[in-house]
Amino acid sequence: MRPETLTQNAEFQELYRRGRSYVGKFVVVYALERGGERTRVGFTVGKKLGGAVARNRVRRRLREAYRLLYPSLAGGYDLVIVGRTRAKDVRFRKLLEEMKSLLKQAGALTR
RNA sequence: UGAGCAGGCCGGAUGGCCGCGGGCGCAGCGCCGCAAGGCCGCGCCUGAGGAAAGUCCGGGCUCCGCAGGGCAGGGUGCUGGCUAACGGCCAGUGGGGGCGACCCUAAGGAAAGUGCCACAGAAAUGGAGACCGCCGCACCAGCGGCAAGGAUGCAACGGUGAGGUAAGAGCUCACCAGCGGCCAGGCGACUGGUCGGCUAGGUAAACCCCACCCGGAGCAAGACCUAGUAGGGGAAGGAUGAGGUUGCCCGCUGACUUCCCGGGAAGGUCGCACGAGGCGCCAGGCAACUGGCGUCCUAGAUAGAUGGUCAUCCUCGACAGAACCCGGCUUACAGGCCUGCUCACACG
RNA sequence: GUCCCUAUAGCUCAGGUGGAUAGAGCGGGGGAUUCCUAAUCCCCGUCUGCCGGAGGUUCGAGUCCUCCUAGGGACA
Repeated sequence: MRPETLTQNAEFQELYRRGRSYVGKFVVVYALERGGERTRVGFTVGKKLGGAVARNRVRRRLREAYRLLYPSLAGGYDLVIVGRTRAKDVRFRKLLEEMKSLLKQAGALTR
């Protein structure tokens, strides 16, 4: 199923201001616990990474990694996942592992 | 064989599994809902480009008072044609480059007017002017004639040759360049011929003149729903009038203040994909293109769909992602294919 | 989506109507003063052959025209 997404710029701003951040080599994860069952996520890939093709590719891989991790996620979090420049040419498995460990640090991973 | 020119085309392929957007279908099952239906799920189909890019032009579409008049402003600029339109394309003309195939070309007007042409130079457009010089008289100053040669400069008052002369000069003649008239050909740009007066600098991507074109904003346009009220309405004041209408004037509109009534988020649906459409054949045309017939349907998201993984093959994969649509231009691009043509060498 | 602006010395900026040598301030370097430093004063642009890049117009381009590149900004 398609993940529930953050849409409004204000929601992103709130996460940057009040959420906790976990920085890795390829991604940065912002997390804020809201309670409840629903988990919402937003993906950010800045223009620094390149043109539309490069940014689309990074965002798709972030979304795929999130999709694979989604079943073991605890509910009630708002997340923002930001792609960093090095995520452009990293192998997917490394990206996946890093995101997994960052989400575990954030406490959003149940298993 | 090697160099090269022009035009056209492709832009990793195939398959398995797990996912994503859109469309259609689903007896039954699960969840939500009074219901219509929705969600999940399942099946089938479909899913980025030649430039989707830059936003440099043009048009469709939508709204703005159907957009009026004048001035200003902007654009285009050899000719003819094509087109919905264009700054695009096609065919030609002139000029330039290349041995050639072929390529490039913002190319109207300088006798409508104005400006500018630094330095140098006697002189930079006035029918002006003479530094060295040449010639005559004087024979030391000087006076008069001349503009061929030298010198300066991007550019110097047509060029070459002959006659002529004191020396010279379109002063005279021939050819050439340029200008104007006439004749012929061509729709035309222009080309060819002939005659004439002997000559008129460059710059218009300087102002300008001429011809033609241009209302503004843009799909976040705009319409509808949720929503029978609001987005404003009513009354009074204000007219010595804010602002808007691309800039200015006219014209049009009427801001603002007080009182009364009323209200604010966000979302959904449409626009939104059948169109100046693609392909094939025939006809007209040198061509761009047009007409007829047949055939095909080919992304439509809304934080924004193409990813992950495995396998095989090859030349080991460039530039790069739709956001209303279309016609162009420009720019980026690994590698490869096809067609026609040119030159050189060799052989026949 | 529609538009606009900027790019000149190490930095921040000037450079009417196109004329040889492109400037200013700060910084930097050298010197003087001082026991030393700061401040102050003097000198220096072989600390820039060049105006973001490429073409073009012109005799001549930082300036005019066209196309690119990078950076910044405005509106909805």
